[in-house]
Amino acid sequence: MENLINYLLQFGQLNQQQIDLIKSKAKVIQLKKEDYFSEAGKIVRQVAFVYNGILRVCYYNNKGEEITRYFIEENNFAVDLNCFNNQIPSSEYIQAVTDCQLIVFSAKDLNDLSLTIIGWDKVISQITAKSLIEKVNRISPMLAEDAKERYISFLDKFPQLANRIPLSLLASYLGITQSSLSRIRKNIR
Amino acid sequence: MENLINYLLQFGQLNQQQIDLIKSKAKVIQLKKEDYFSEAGKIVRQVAFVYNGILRVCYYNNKGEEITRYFIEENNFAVDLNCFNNQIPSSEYIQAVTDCQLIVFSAKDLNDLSLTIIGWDKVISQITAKSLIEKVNRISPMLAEDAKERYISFLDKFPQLANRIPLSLLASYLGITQSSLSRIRKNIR
DNA sequence: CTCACTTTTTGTCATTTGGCAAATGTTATT
DNA sequence: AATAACATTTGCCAAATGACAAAAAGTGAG
Repeated sequence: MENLINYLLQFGQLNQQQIDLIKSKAKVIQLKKEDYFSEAGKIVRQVAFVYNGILRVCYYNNKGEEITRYFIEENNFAVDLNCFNNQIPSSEYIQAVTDCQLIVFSAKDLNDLSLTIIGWDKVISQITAKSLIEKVNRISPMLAEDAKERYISFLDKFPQLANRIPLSLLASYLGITQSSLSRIRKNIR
Repeated sequence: MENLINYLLQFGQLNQQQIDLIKSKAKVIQLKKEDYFSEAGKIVRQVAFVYNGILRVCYYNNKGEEITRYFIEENNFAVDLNCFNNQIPSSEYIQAVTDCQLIVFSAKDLNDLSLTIIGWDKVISQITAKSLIEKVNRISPMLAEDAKERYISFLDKFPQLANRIPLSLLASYLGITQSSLSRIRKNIR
């Protein structure tokens, strides 16, 4: 819970009372590897902070291939791309890549918090913006890189992730085939 | 100005008085093709709504290549990736791809608006989120596509843009070389 | 219209990556 | 330990893309 509070404190002050209130709303849930946190077609009613483990956000493209859009690692919020308007069903899946422990808030509790804690909305909107900006910053440079560079950059930025993520998922994230990634790994050593 | 107001009304109600206030703060500026709206290393003090023309957001990667991150077309806000925290210098350039007319607000005026118009902050944060989500949604599928598919998808989504953007910039956005894009164009006809 | 300049197209060849299938390695279960 | 199910590596070849350079087309100034 400590990590979550520290994360929130980046975005503004919180007094002890507010922290306790936030903690009281938080629920910890466990996901087994490959369990879904949320599914395409359903309306997302929860927000998750990854306490430990790795999530991935994925979808099916028009060729029916399953594409990993990005990973969400420890100490980050899983921001669904529809989060800003949770009336409409999500178009993506959020799935556990490894066993995970998530700290979860329901939409209702989040709303209660926004009524009680002054500036909470601002915190939420900053978290949303930060998460989205990170996604853009991660994905965008990859387009100008070839397969090997993408993998090396990934290793560079997320050294602790590469060996916890199955090859097939990492390849799909990097936009290359499994076999190519396997060969790239071989060449690098 | 009409377009801007309609854009804003997507995100919440505004009465006539508020609309007039917003209009009074707005300044229209003209950019010539290749002029910069903002530059890397400088702190961005303005927000722009593209009334007509096309902007592009670009940066230099570690190989010194100039990369076009994305285009901003008519009736969209130019959201700098640092916008949520305009204390720090931007790491990217915003440049006119064509001659442009922009509707511009200064940071100070935006702040004044937020003090006067209830819910203005929420509008801004929704605009930010929407813009960022669009960027992710545009860029992310490209990773799973080959060069030809990227170009076709681009044509498909932005039929009115392709012939207004120089080949070299479009190629850099799509993550391919000029010559490849030129050949792809040839093969499609 | 012509010249200088920029942008786009094209040619040639080397390199990268994908597609497919088989082989090998890993893990969990009994 | 044996088996099955799944993940990763490898081989082979074809297709896609990049690198570089030259030609062609387009653009604007005088």
